[in-house]
Amino acid sequence: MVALTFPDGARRDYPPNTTGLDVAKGISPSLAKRTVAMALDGEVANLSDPITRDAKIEFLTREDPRALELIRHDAAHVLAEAVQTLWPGTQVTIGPVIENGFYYDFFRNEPFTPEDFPAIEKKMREIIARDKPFTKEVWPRDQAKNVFRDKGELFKVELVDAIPEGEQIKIYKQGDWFDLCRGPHMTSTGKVGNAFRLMKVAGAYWRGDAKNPMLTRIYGTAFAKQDELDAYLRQLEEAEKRDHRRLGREMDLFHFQEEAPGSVFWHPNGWTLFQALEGYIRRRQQDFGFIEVNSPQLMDKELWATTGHLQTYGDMMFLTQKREDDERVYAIKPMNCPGHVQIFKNGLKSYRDLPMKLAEFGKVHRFEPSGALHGLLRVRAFTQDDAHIFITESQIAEEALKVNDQILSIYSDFGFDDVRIKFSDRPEKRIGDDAVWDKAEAALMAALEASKRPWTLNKGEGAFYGPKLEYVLRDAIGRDWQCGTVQVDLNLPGRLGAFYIDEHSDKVTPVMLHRAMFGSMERFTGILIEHYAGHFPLWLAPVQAVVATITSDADDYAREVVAAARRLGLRVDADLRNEKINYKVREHSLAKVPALLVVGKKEAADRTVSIRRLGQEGQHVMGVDLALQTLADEAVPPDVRRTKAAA
RNA sequence: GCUCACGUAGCUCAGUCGGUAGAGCACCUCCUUGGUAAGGAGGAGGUCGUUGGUUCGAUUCCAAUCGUGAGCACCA
Repeated sequence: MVALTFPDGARRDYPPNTTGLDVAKGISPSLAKRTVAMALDGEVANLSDPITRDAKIEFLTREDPRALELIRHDAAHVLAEAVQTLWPGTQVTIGPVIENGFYYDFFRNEPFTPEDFPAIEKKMREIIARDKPFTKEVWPRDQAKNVFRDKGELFKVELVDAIPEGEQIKIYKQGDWFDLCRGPHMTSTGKVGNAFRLMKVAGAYWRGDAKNPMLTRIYGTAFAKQDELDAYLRQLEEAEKRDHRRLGREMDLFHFQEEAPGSVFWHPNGWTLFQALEGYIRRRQQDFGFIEVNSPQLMDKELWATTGHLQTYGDMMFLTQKREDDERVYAIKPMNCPGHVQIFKNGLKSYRDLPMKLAEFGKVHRFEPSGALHGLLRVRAFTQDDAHIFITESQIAEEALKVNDQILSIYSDFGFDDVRIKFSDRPEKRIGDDAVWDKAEAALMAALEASKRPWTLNKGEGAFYGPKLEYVLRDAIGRDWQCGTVQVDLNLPGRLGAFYIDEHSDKVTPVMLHRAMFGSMERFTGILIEHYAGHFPLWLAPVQAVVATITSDADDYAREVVAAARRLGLRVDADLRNEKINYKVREHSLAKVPALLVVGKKEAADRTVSIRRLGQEGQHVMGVDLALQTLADEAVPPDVRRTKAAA
């Protein structure tokens, strides 16, 4: 007998191999009808599975949050059947559940287009309406391979081969159609319901490898209820509204154009924002003991051969052409490190000079693959808030930990508190001995452990010269972006011949830590645009306030207010145009100007302003001096505010 | 880089079954001086991404190319 414990604590014995469905039926027919799957000791399973051991049992309805994954997974199977019914000869591959839905990868000579969606969705609804039960069978390996081979499903044969010996090869049937699948599934296709939608088609390499054939992937999403699907679609629309490329245009921050793919044309507003961020980092890192330098944009490409960059990343470097009067080929720097090593090398350094922390807002160029370019978030020309810390071997863990804390402190000023850290160890393509890598990884790991932050291992993802920590933020539409990084480098300083004199007068190669906090200024700016949806805090807003007149009688007074505001360091414009105040309010609200100071005859006479804040209805009138001082106080950057508070 | 889609005025988009294009907003001029999300009238603005090909004729069809979007691959 097996003993089953129910959610209410009751416990009953059943003969072995009783199925979940039998148990449910025994309790009540309506329960059996409602139930789509069960959970045994918390693990979701087919309701038709025989129960072989004592367990806590729960019955899941469609509405159970744990059933959502099943709905989506079942929908993927229904999608696959629909596609194979409509286009026989299409091969199926895999169809997993992902964060907001599911996809299925197909192999077919004719690719699918979104125009095929209505037909596919219609067929899916038919399959769902047919409501065939999902049934599981376990096949011997040879049978599975033969059946799929006979059907021409060569990718499935490969998948069967990939299943480790000793593991069951499970087949799920829904009527005549079947698929190799780990399961579990709901009781029948009808449980998928109608709250699903195909979203987009895309290419995807078989098994995620660019050397393999490209498959056509159909993405879809599904929910238990229609209103949940609607809410999800609305959320996507909202996310689109805060897309930094759209806001960049609407707020006149920047643009791109064909002649410079992946390079930003910063407009006055955008550049103001950029500089506010640069100023912030500059102040913070000065506090942290960094000192700013600047290194050449072009250096002889031989330098990059010495570092190993040319061999490893030559394809992604921009190189100059030889000239008649100069045979040398120069590389536009893709990184700042070799430049900083040259600065370190110039003049003899003592161990007393360490740690030496050189920082640079270095503009680097990388020939990113065309398909990777994405607004400000992935560009070919970008500015790193880069720094290199030259230290002794014994200082690695201590200094890496400091940098870790500095990075996290900086993110929290922007409200990014949920930061994930990834530890990336030695990659296949690398320079340096394994013994050196052992040391570097151990020291960085020591710092990571001391930080007491959760982290994940990114196996083999380190830089070619050393292991790294990466700091990952999640943007408004759920995409992850790597921003900050700390990298331990026991290779480049030696390759470039850097050394310091230690306490015994011996020459010793320093260790170099690479660090960036924002990573790319451009990317971080893009992330912030989406993070704030364009509603920047006052210290970042390109135009902090607009003084708008109601009639031209107030023009002189408005000019006075603007001048006073500028004396307080505020970025303020006047709007004296011959337009109605309604029009001006609308325009500056759409431009996301944080504060609108409206002045008319009354305000001019009383020396007041009528303040309207972005996102708020209505306004209030206050004395001009107080109003401007309040704004000026609010516009103080967070780090400066802390310094003032401490003083 | 790969797969698919897209590229018409500054923006959002319509249109041309092949006969060199249109709307709204924005812009300019004039009228209007109006209290918190679009006052009115008029005007200007496009070699339909680029280059080839087919054709009497191409923005429209075909090809190549550049760029953009989604995803994949990549990201020192």
